[in-house]
Amino acid sequence: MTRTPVPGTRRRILQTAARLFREQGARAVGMQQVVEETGLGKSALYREFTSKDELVKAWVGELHDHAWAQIGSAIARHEGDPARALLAIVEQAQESTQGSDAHGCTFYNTSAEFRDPGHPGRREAVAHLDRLRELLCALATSARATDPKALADMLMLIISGLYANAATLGPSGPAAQSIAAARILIDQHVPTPEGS
Amino acid sequence: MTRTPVPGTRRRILQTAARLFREQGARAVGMQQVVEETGLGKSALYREFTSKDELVKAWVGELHDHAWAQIGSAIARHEGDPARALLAIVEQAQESTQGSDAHGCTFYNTSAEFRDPGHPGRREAVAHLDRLRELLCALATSARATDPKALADMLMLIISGLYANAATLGPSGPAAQSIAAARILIDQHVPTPEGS
DNA sequence: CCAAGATGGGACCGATCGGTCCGGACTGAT
DNA sequence: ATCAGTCCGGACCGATCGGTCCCATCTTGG
Repeated sequence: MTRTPVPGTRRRILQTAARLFREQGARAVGMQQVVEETGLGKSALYREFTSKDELVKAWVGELHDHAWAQIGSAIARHEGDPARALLAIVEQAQESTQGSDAHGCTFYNTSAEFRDPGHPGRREAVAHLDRLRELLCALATSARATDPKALADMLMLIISGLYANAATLGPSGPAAQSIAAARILIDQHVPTPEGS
Repeated sequence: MTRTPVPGTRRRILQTAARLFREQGARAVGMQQVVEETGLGKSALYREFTSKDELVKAWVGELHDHAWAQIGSAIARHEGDPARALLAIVEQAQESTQGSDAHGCTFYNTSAEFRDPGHPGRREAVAHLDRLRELLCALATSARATDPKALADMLMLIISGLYANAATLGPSGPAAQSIAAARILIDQHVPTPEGS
């Protein structure tokens, strides 16, 4: 090696791509646009990511890491109170839609934009949703919910619906009722109501 | 006029476009593909619809009419029992995702694919969701719900979440809990529980 | 039976798509 | 100072995008 590999390149690409994909949708953004906004050349981009599909996958994967960390800290804030932790996850999701960048849930959006089940980005997105579902189920079990799986799935509905409605009808639309709805569903399943 | 305008042309285009858009997503389908599948020429297509955006709008509009009719008949089946009608709407939504063509809610998908607020198709989709929200609110009011708007919005969350999860994790995933969740939320808001 | 003219199929347009490749610039060793 | 090695920007590729236009075809009024 005779030249510095510029390690920040990959990160810069991902950050730029993340912004464009989030704002306009992955399908609407061309690689040319990513190249122009990063100021790099196409060869640099295609050395880091072999194809656009892989770039989308990396983007979704990074968003998963980010979301997972936020969920983890939300849970940690209510250690020993899994029912409260479940609510905290919904609260955290709602907060993330309050900004003006309410473009919906990336994981569901990506699934909507790329229907091919084999698409790397879609697989990554579905994997995230599956892990979230399992996490909710584990928390519901810890909370001694009467039917943990049912409670977890109901909260999945609320969270998905929250993002979808925030993106279409605005954060102050139906999305604003997500926490209240989650509380009702949690209380209904957990023997000792803690939501009130 | 010296030649029959062939009134079936518009319908044929819409049917073909509807199938392609539903299966692959509106953004992934090119006008060339629509032309090839209809067997018509491009000029015919562009005489009926001035642009792809308008075709998407017409598609969404027709889907609105279809959905609205189905919702109407679901309500009619429970006339005089608005609380039951609310549940019937969710039931009807769930049934529509049972087929193998679970590609999510067209109205939300269209919003996800076309982020520009001025896009005709997106406007149509948002308008549908708004009307649905108002209808749910009216039914909730008739059912003497303690907080009709809140109940309507919670059901919006359930319905949206139902479609999103059916599309990503399958109809037997979290989507399967949508009716049970709706029942809980309705019972919680309606003085005389009728869901049990 | 013919002229008028709307209609439909598809060639064609510039722009952009995802992806490849090459020439020049910069680096580190000699 | 020179040279070899590596990496970068951007020109370039065929395909396809949404959209326009031309011409053969067919129908209908006279």
